[in-house]
Amino acid sequence: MADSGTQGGETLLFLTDEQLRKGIEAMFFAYRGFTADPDRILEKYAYGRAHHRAIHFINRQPGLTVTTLLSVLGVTKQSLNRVLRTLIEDGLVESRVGRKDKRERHLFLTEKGEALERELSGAQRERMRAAYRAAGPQAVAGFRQVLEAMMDFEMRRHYQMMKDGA
Amino acid sequence: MADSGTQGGETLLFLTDEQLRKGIEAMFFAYRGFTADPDRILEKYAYGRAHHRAIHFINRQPGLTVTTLLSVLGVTKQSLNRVLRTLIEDGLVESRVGRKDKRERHLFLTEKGEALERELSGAQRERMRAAYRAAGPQAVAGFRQVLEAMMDFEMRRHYQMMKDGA
DNA sequence: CTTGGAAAGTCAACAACGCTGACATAAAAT
DNA sequence: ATTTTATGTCAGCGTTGTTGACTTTCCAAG
Repeated sequence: MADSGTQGGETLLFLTDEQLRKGIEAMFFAYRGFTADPDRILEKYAYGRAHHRAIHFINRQPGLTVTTLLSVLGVTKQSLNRVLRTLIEDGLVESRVGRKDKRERHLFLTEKGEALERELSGAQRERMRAAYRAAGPQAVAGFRQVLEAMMDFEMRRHYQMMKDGA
Repeated sequence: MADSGTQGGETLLFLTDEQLRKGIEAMFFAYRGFTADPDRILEKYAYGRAHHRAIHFINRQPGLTVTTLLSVLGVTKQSLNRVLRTLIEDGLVESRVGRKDKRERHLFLTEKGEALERELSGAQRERMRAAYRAAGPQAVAGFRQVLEAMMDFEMRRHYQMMKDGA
């Protein structure tokens, strides 16, 4: 377990513990960069990452229900509710009762919500764009392949659904 | 800004907003998987991610000072101190006064600390190994290239230092 | 040798955001 | 008619981040 490991006689150098550790640390350090820009913007509005995540996915899939959002975000309804309430109170998110099923609440961004979404995703996209550009298209393909393989089953399901349109 | 963008006449399809959005969501979903296994283990010991991070980097660079760890983790000393205190009290971490500079505290894992470190990193490595194996060596290279490019300057400095040995 | 500042530790208070448990309401489904 | 589902709300708690204030230790420069 401590060293490379072989398969069919071929040494798999990229599977050494050292390579894996580098990947683990790369994830840690990169994720901080990934959230740094939005975090700075959110401070201005006294919101946190939870607000950002809610806004992101409501924008991504307008009209999604609270339950759907809950399962995408993987948090409890109490935790999400606290965030949604402030976003609705502040006029960034609109909650509409379902036509067919009146228990459901369908979530939409208001104009104001869309404005914040653009500000947040703009900053995050800029960093991602710079990273993509620096690494090149082939690296980007690999980047996404590894990340997809790292996801839990349930999260991959959501990711795939998002990937191929709402 | 809304579509692909061109450079030198060549269309850069991997830099479309859609591609960037996929990368952003991949990071979000993958990071949850990345932390899922350690989180489950940490629950057993009533520790959190902050404890894991401290343990990881103390193991990575035995004898590092509190200040160094502080800058690697990017948190305040008060926040780190709370975590370190419990780890020291529980006998997972040893804090030794510096020989040259007696103000400095050099941090080491105890036997018990190393045992937990192995349990945590073992689980995390397993997931990373599976993802690496599924994606292949070329994808792994790209994965790391993009992540490196995504880091803040200061974090990349730490990452590079770690990369080339303590 | 005195003093300035760095390193470390501590205390208090607070905020974001996870969690559980309990409970209420409305409406769909059986 | 009853059960289940979707949602919302209240109360309380834990982890982990923050700021601010203050102390002790001790190296190093004046």
